Order: sequence, then C-alpha cells, then structure tokens
Amino acid sequence: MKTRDKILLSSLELFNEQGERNVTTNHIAAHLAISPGNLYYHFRNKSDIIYELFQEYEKLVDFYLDIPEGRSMTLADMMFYLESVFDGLWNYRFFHRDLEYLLDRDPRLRSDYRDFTDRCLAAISRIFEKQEDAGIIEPQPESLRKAMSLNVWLVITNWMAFLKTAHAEKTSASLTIHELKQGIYQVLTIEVPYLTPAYREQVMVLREQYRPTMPEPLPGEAVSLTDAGNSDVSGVS
Amino acid sequence: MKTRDKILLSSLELFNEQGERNVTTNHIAAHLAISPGNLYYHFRNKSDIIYELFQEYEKLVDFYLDIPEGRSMTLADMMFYLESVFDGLWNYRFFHRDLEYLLDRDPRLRSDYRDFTDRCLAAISRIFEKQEDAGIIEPQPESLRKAMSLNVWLVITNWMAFLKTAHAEKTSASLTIHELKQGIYQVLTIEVPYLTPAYREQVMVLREQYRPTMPEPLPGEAVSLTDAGNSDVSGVS
DNA sequence: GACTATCTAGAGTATATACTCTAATAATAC
DNA sequence: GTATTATTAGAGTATATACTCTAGATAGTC
Repeated sequence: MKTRDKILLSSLELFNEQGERNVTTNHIAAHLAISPGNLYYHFRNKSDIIYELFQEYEKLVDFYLDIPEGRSMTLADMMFYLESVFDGLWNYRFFHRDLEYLLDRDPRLRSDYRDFTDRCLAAISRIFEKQEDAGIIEPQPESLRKAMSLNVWLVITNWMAFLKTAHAEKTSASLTIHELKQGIYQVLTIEVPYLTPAYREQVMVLREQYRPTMPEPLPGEAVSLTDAGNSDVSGVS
Repeated sequence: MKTRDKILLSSLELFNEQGERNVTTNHIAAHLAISPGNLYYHFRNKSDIIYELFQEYEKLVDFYLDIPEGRSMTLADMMFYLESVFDGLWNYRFFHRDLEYLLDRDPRLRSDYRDFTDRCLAAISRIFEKQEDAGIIEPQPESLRKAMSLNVWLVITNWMAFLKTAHAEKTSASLTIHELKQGIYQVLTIEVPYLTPAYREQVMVLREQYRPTMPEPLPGEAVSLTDAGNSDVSGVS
C-alpha cells in the first residue's frame, strides 16, 4: 500500500480510537514508523488529512442514501438504510465527535458539511415519503415530515455522543458497533406512532431487535427486569 | 465583586463565545486584566473552573426540572419547562459543545454528568406521565415513554450543535437565543402524534410559535412559503 | 550508468498553553 | 502600630504540537 493511503488509514484509525483532538501528526507518523517529514510530504497539513477523510465519509453515505425511485420501498430497504448509515457513522466516528471544532478550523469542511446535511435531510424526508407511499406509515403533512426528518438526523448523529457521555465508568474507547446500532431503536421510536396497522407489528418486532440490552437506568427503575411479568404499563403511578 | 466570582463569570462568557477549547487561562486573566498567578491563586487549574461552572448549570436545571407532584400539569407548565431548559442551555452553552472532551479530562465531571443525565431523563419521563394524567397526550407504555424521553433529550442537547454546523457562513458566535429556542419546535414535534383531540389544536398553535423563521432549506423546497395556501398536505407526491 | 523525479529521515523551530514561583501589596486582627 | 493572612503581579518553565528544511535514498527512464 502507498504511504499516502497508509497515512489516511492510520489517521482514521487513531482519530476514531482517541479523537482527532488527541492525535497529533507526530503520533500518526510514529504509529506508521515514518518521519514527520514524510507525512508532510504527502499532506500539506492536518486539515487536509481530515478533509480527505470527510470526503470518503460523505461519498459512502451518499452512496448508501441513494434512494431508487423506480420501485416502492420495503421494510428490508428501510432497515438497510439504517444499518448502512450507522455503519458509516461507526467507521468515521471521529468526525461527529469533534464536528464543531473541525468546522471552525476549515471553511471548506464547513461548507461541504452544510451541503452534506442538506442532502441527508432530503434523503430522510424522501424515505419517509416512500414509506407513506408503501403504506408503512400514515401520510403526514410536508411540514411534519420535515420536522421528523430533522429529529431523525439529530438522533442518528448524536446517539454516539450520548452513549459515550452516559456511561460513567467506560472511557470512549470501549464503545462497540453493537451498542452504536442500538440507536436504530431510537430512530424507529420516532416512527412508531405513524405506523399503519398493516405494518405496525412487523416494525415493532424489528425495532425490538435493537433495544438496548442494558437500558439506560432511570433512577428508581432498577427493578424493571424483575418487574417483567407485571402488566401495569398504564404509566399512572 | 470578588475576584473569584469575576473569574467564573468571565470564564463562562468567554467559553460560551469562543468555546472552551479556544479559551486559555491566560486569556481569561488578560480579559479581567489580572495576572495568571492571581487566577491560579483562586483556582487550582482550568478543570476546577469548568467543574464549578458545571455545578452551577446542574443546579439551575435541577431547579427548573423539579416537577411539583401536588397538582396536575398544564400546558403553561410544559412550556415553562421547555423555555427554562433552553435558557439554561443557552447560558451554559459552552458545556455541551465540548462535552466529550471535558468528560475525558475530568472524571468527577464524567460521573456527575452521568447522574445529571439520568435525573434529566427521569424528569422528562415524569413530564410525559403527567401530561398523560392531564389528558394532554394519550397514555403510552412505559418502554415507549422512556424511548421518547431519550429522544427528547437528544434533541434538546444537540439542537445547538445542529444550528452551528448547519449554517455554512455564520460562525459560531452569531447564534442567538431566539434561534436556539426554535429547538422547542423540534421537541414538540416528538409529542405531536400523541396529542389528545382536546389539546391537539392548542399545542399545535404553541408549537407554531417556535417554528424556524428561516427553515433549514431542503433542496428543492425554496417554494414552501409561496405554497402556504396550498391545501395539499396529503404527503403523497 | 547517468539523470531525474519521487520519496523518506530526522533534527529542528515557532508558537502556544497550563501552570509555578517569588516577592510585593493590601486587608484584617490584636 | 505590628503581626498575620489574603491577595496580586509578572516573569518564567515544561511540555506539546503543527510544521519546516536539508540532505540523502530509491526508483524509473534512456
């Protein structure tokens, strides 16, 4: 493999593991057992490495979210979108972690990311539309669909940050893709009230497969497992 | 005002404006026209300043989210919670911006923040319950209420990051509290499908007041305003 | 084999940043 | 007034980090 590609690969790996902020160009070079001079021969600066990684990420997600217009949407399609997006998120997870700082440092990135967000929001919206057409969810006004899409985006892009901040003991490194994909449960939660009777059960079953195995404990709820047989779900205490 | 308090105040101000990452202890001292030595006389290190600011924030939000159990919940209560929480978010907005980094650097903060999150999630869940009791929203199973609460939390804590990253030109400083509070629109969106007929209209009107004046433009949607009179809201294109 | 373009090493630099240390000044107590 | 304590100044330090520069190695071409 070319040195240039090795630099990109190692950077991605180190950024994902330790956060961009904690990985210096010297670290990257040391990790590859090459000299800093060598690294800077291939990249003008650190920003250029990050920018190139972003472009890979962008290309990946754009590919995943290319909604075919010829046929109607199935549940399998929907789950594929979700799985794919979370895979992308996982492979370039450093990016959303330090997003604001990165955008502040690189105007190209800020501008590209803005467009990227717009494309993703449009794709999510389109997915909702096609689910309506397919009779998976009830049709909704454009404005509501738009607001829902934005909420979906917020959940997707920030689920990882939640996981990393919500675990007191665990350090950032110990996150697994399995845990990350529990975000799919949260995304599907948004869709739950709109499901048509015809699809409701199927989607609920699919959703259940992503339910966090160890749910975030709300105080006073440590008994939820032993309470499993209790049918009092009226919610009135 | 005591020097110590001035340090806290200035730190908060500078952190909010420029991000914790971009504000050094030397900057803070210079801003106050005091010496670094003076600053370090009052605080052992930068982390201690941040930790103390977090405790203020925590106290504030805990105060806002103290749900009175004696009486049933009104719409006014609900809007007060939302307004208050977003006010708190605004006043300590530096915190969520660099959250992961801050938690990585200070174990006290990580642990406290974890508990803080749990308390907030419990409070949100309780607010949903009391809305069910008050007949504002339809009763839902415990598990769904929990997932909804988590989504609400994700939207609230990450709405600001979205605003700052979604505007290509604007730099971070130009965010206003008015824009921030448009996040209330997004939070209420989660609740929309669960509203009871008795309250639906009222809540929709309230929600509308927070609708972004310049909505995030989804590509090909620049006509949404001129389309306002069009009653085709079936969502089926 | 000579020439050229590509690649690499590694010492070095400019700047930043969190923090320290000593000495001086102000406030308070008696 | 004097002793003690609290506060402040400001020069200084250790460390880190993004990046540079020069010289040498390697590979491809004729």
